[in-house]
Amino acid sequence: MVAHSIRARVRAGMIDEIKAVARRHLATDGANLSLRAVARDMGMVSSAIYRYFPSRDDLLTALILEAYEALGDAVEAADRSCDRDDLRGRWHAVCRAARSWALAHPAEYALLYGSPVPGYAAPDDTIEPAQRPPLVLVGILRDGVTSGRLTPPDEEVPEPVRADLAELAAGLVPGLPEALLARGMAGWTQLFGLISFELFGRINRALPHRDEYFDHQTALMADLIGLPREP
Amino acid sequence: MVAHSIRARVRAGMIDEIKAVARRHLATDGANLSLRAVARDMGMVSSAIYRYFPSRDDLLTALILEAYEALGDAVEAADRSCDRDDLRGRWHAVCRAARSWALAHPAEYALLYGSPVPGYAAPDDTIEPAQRPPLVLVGILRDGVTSGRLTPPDEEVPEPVRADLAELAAGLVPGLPEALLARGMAGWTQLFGLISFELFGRINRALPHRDEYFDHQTALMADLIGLPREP
DNA sequence: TCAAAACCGAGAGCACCGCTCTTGACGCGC
DNA sequence: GCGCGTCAAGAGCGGTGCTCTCGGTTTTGA
Repeated sequence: MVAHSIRARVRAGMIDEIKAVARRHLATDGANLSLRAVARDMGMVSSAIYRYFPSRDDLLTALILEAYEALGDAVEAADRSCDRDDLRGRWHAVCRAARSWALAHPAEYALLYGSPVPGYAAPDDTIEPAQRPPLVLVGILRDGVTSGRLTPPDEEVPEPVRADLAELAAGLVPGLPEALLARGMAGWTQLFGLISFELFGRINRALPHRDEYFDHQTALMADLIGLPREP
Repeated sequence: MVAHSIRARVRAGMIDEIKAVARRHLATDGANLSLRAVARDMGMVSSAIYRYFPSRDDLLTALILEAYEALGDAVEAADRSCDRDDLRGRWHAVCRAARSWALAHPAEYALLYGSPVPGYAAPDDTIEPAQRPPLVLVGILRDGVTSGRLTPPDEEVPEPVRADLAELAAGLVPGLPEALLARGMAGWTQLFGLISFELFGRINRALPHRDEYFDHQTALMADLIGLPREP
C-alpha cells in the first residue's frame, strides 16, 4: 500500500526529527531533557509528542540505543581500519575512537556511562549494543592469541575471580586465558575512567596536552596487557 | 553574647538538619533533589529553606563539600592505619576505602564523579577537598621513593606529557619521577573507573565476586606502578 | 527598658515540568 | 462520499525552583 507507506514514512520522519531535536537539547541541558522544550522547538504542543513516544523514558531509551550504536560503529570502524596484526595500533585506534566520539557527544556519553538517571531503568534492548565496544577489545586479544603475537601472562588468577572470568570468556571468546581477559578488562575500565575524568571535569587544568596524555596512558595499559610494541 | 550564640546555634542546627534530610533524599532520588520535598520532610514550607541556602545549587554545593570531606577522611584513615613501609598494603587499603565509601554512599559518589549536573558549576571551594584522595595516593609513591622501596620505572615519558607531569609533580611532590607519577595517575584513573563501572550498573551481572575482582584489578595496577609484593 | 533592627516562617504567585484526557479536524481506504 | 484511524491542540493535574510580601518573634543597642 503506497498510501499506508506514505503515512508510515512521514511518521518515521517525525520520530527521527523528534530524536534529532531531543539530541540537540541533550547536548545543552543534560540528562533531564524537557519534552515541552522539544515540542516547542518543533512548533508542536507537548502532548503531541506522546503520539510518537509513549513517555519521556522511551524517548530517552531511543536516544541511548542510538548512542550505543554510534559509539559501536565508531569503535568498530576504527578497529577495521587497522592491519589485523598490528595489535597495538588497533588498541590505540579503538581507544582514540571511543574518546573522540565521547568528546564530540559528551551528553550522550554521560547518558551511557555517567550517573544513572534516577527514576530510569535501561531496558534489556540496551544490553547487546552496549557490549559492542568491549567485544572489539576482546577481539584484539583473541587475534593476538591465535596469531601468537600476544603471549598471555603466565600468572594464575586467584579463585574465585578465575572462575568468573572463565565463565565470562566462555560467553565471548572460548579459551581466552583468564589472566589476559583480566588485563583486558583493566584496559577497558581504564579507558572509560580516562574519558570520564576528562569529560566530567577533573584533571583538565593540570594536564593541558590531553591528546598526548591520553595516548600515553593508554600505552601504559597496552604494556600491561602485553601488546607488542613492534607489530 | 549568649543570646546571639543561641540563635547562631539553632541556625547551625537547622542547616545541619536540612543537609541531613537532603542527603537522605539524595540517596533515593539521585542528583535532582527537590527543595520542596526536603521542606516537606521538615514540616516547613519550601520558601523557608531559602533562609538557610540561597539556592538549590548552594545546597548541592554544601552536600558536595561534605561528601568530599567524608571520602577524604575515609581514604586518609585507611592509609594511616597501615604500616608506612607496606606500600602495597596502603595502596589496597586506600582503594578499598574509596570503594567502600562509594558503595555506602552511591548518590554522593555520583555527585562527585558522575555526570555533571547540567546547569551547575562547582565553585572553587571544591578543588582543595577534591584533591585529598589523589594526594594520599601520591603520598604512597613519595614514601616509596624516599625509602627506596619503590624503584621508579626507568622509561622516559615523551614530551609534552613529561613537562605537564613535571609541573604537576612540582605542585604536589617535587622531584617525583614523571614516569612514576604517570603510572600513579593510571592507578587513580583505574580506581574510579572500577568504582564507576560497578556503581553505574555495567559489569555487575558478569562478575558476581565483586570484592575479589576489585582486589585483583587494583593488584594489577599495583604491579603497573611497581609496588613491591613483599613489604 | 523599650524601640529598632534582624530574623524567620507562611503564603501567594510566576513560569516551568511530565503526563492524561477530551475535542475537533484531517486524510486515507473502503 | 463516508467511516475510521491518526493527528494536533487545549485544559488540567500535581509537581518543581524561586521571588516577594506579610505578620510574628527574637535579638540588639541606646
